[in-house]
Amino acid sequence: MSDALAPARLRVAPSPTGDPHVGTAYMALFNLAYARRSGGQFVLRIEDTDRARYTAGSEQQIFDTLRWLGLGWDEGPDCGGPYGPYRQSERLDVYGSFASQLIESGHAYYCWCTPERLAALREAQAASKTPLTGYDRLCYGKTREERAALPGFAGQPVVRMLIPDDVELVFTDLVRGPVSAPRPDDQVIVKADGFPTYHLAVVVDDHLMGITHVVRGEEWISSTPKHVLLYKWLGWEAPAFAHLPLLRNADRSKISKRKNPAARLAWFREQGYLPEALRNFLQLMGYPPVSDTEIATFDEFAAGFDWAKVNTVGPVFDLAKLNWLNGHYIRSLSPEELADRIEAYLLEQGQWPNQPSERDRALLRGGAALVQERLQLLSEALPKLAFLWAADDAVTTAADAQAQLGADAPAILAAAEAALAGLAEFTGEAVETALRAALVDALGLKPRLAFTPVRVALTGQRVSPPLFESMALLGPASCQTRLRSLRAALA
RNA sequence: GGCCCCGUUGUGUAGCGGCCAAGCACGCUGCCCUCUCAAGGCAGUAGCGCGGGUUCGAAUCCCGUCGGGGCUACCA
Repeated sequence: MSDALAPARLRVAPSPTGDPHVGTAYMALFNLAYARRSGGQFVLRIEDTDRARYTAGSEQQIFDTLRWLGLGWDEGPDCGGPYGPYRQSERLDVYGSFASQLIESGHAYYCWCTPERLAALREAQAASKTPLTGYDRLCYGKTREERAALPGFAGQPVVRMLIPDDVELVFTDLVRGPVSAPRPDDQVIVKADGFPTYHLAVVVDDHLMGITHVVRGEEWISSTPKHVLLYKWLGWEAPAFAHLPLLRNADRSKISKRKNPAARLAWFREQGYLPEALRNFLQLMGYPPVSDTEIATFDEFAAGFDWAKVNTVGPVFDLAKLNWLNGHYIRSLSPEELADRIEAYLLEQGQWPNQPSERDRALLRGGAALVQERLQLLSEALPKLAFLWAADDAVTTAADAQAQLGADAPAILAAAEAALAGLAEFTGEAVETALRAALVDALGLKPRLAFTPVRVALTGQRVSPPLFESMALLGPASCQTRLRSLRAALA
């Protein structure tokens, strides 16, 4: 796999239209993988040609979420590069000159039809079940004056491509081989507001930025003939195309924020997923595992990356495996690193004091180690450790925990109090030794029966992190108070 | 409706004409371990959409059919 590939230039080109989409990260991952595999560059370009859908702040979110995932770029709007600007709204004059060139060469023409006329046209075509739909070229070959005499005339024209009858519909796709696409309509390439549409802008930018591989979602297959045509008309060599499968909702529709909260990239961070787990999971979508365990770093993924291995079937985005992966990555952290991650997460979510006390930090560090193999998400840590911060007189016994208590509970609690009273050192090990001697050996109880009342007294819960270590964190005074108060409550 | 893409267990995938009476991972079920819960170990569960071909032989090739998806914007 060390064969020399020509250094490739790839890009991801999201639109700043709301919360960044998980599909953007998916595309970025594969683009970046090939850029690294070939020793080339990865470019981030912001496609903000739609003023109506533009969302302030979205661009920054794109930067933040992609960086969080570890999918950094070599050139982009924030870090610059030799092919800037990397924001399409700052490149309007560039597109304008190429549009003019296309009009002069006869490949494009002005169209003054109003949106109303076009809508009516589409409606009529749909009703008549005509196989050939599309723009009727009313404006083609007419001067502004000639067209103005006809109905449905708009003052500001758009520019349309003049799709020839012999337009090439087949192109070669790195993932799928030869692909045939639908015949294009006379696509608008410059809107009435002077902004280019996606089709003109991508082609111009990809060429000017030296992009060698256009890697995007499957939904663009049907537009590719337009792009190929544009390259041809402009006298440019077309890049290689690779169309990745689309991530799906459980019902197999294209993944959407409406049907799937996970379509929002920021959601994963909010839920307490680790970026390395999400990244690993995305590597498994539509691509065979790099190792037997399916655990792989990005470098391992990129090292053997091959377009031919990409699947053509859209994978359902199912969180069950991601949850397992997240648990795996959590377990693989050092306890200190895990504590840091949990603290950073809690801080981000506003669930942690900006100036935590020494005790807060000690409890979190100690507690993190105890729940490490019990977590799937960072967000689960605090709930599992909440009893550590509870006031001793405010430990409430949950109903299901209460139900675990038998008639001998008070006696067990009393014996535990006595056993702990004389402990020289209050470590998990010492506590366990003392409790086993007093409850299991002396009272002849089965361990699970012996320790249940103690667990309930200390945590108020039926399920808790390891009991003895939890007690050590809590300290002797808290333990005694909690044991005593449950015993009192049972009397 | 039209055009295009796709179809292996619940999910993600391996498989590219014989090594497949279909493997792996997650999930699920059970057992073991065990202070609870996890983690870990072991076992089990379930699939080539359907129908025709081609071939000595098909999950793998071809056709049809059914099913899913995408596009069909002065959105990307």
